[in-house]
Amino acid sequence: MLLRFSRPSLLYSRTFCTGNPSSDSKLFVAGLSWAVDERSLKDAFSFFGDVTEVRIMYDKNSGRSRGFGFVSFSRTDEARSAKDAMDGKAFMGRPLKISFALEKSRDAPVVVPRLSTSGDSNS
DNA sequence: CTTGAGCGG
Repeated sequence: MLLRFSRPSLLYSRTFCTGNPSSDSKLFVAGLSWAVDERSLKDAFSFFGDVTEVRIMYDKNSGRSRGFGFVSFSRTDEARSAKDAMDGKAFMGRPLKISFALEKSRDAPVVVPRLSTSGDSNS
């Protein structure tokens, strides 16, 4: 009686952006210099803990770094420590901007709310 | 040979 707005079949993706960083172990590192690579970031962030994922986004056209990347830690404490330690600090001449990454993944094709999934489902 | 806020595949 209370849930009048409950849809029978809402097709959401497994990972959707709720607006808050659900990945407390994933860090969004921006403000990187264009000379910084993944190995340098991994080496720099491996000091704070065990880095499980280091991904620097490169340009698809020129092939150079976009200036931001992602660093994932094996523990949330390490990620929080690294963020608290390296965020706002300068890395390779440029001030680093670190924040908790959003759950962006290739398996997340944006939320697709099927409001009409009742019976009629033709491709 | 370039640029500088940001959230990727």
